[in-house]
Amino acid sequence: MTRVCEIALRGAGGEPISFARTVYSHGCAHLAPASVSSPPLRYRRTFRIDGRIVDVTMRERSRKLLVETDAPLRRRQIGKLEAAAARMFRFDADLSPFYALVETDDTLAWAASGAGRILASPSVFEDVIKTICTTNCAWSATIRMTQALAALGEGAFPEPGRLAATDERWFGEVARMGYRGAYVLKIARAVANGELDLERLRDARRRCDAEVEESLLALPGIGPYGAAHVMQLLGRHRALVLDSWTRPKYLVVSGRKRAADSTIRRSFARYGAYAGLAFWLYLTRDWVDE
DNA sequence: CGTCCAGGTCTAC
DNA sequence: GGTAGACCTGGACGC
Repeated sequence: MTRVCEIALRGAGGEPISFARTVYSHGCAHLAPASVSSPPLRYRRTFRIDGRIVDVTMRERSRKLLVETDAPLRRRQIGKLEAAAARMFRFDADLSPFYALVETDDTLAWAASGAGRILASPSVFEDVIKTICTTNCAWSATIRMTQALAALGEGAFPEPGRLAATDERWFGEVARMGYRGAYVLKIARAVANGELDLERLRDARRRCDAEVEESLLALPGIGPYGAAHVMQLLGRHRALVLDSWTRPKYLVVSGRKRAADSTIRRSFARYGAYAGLAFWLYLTRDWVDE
């Protein structure tokens, strides 16, 4: 593997980013076209860059993210890879306010040393589609669907245009998406023909959470759970992702017998704009604890 | 074999 | 605005 670039593992506020404590969430890192190995921790993923399939490995060395591939890349293409890595680790986000908040916290002080990066997909489009693939089905089905999508993209996640140009029968007969197929196809077509710009949800300092949530809820197949999940990946960490995995997991971690959603929300309300992130870290601590 | 349900959402009241 | 029922699929169950 040839090193193509290295990026300091620091957030926008200069805060450290712990590669080992970068967690994935429902829809992204551990699913095709990506894989995580540990140890040593390595994150592998297949990209399509200028039409070419490129296998990439990401790992940490001396507080830097090494992005490596054997594929010969032009400078501009390396730039695209860097941009993808930046989106995945959200280097543009400043988590230092969150760290200041949990520094003295009983349950989350451990996170202040660089945890809290939730690995996103290179595109919001991919995050949205994958999130739909997590709804109302077993985890094995989610993996099957996303693997089918990656196969369609020859290893990389298919671009909107590719999905839009795919016969609707493929979604049912090959990807076995059931009723989700129509949602995915509809979103892909809207993005491909330009009437929907999901990537714009990323920048938008001017956009408030409520606006982004509204845009996400307007998408077919995205409801309260899906919107909350995608918003985490957009760095909007207030909303808690409440679903049939997080609810029972919360009971296990907290030792409670039962807890209504409102109760869970209340107990994380003290984290304010980071309540959803605090909740996710609380639930996934056993993923990163060495 | 039928029923239930899994990391929910939509539609119709 | 809140709440049933339906919804693709395919494992995990009970009978």
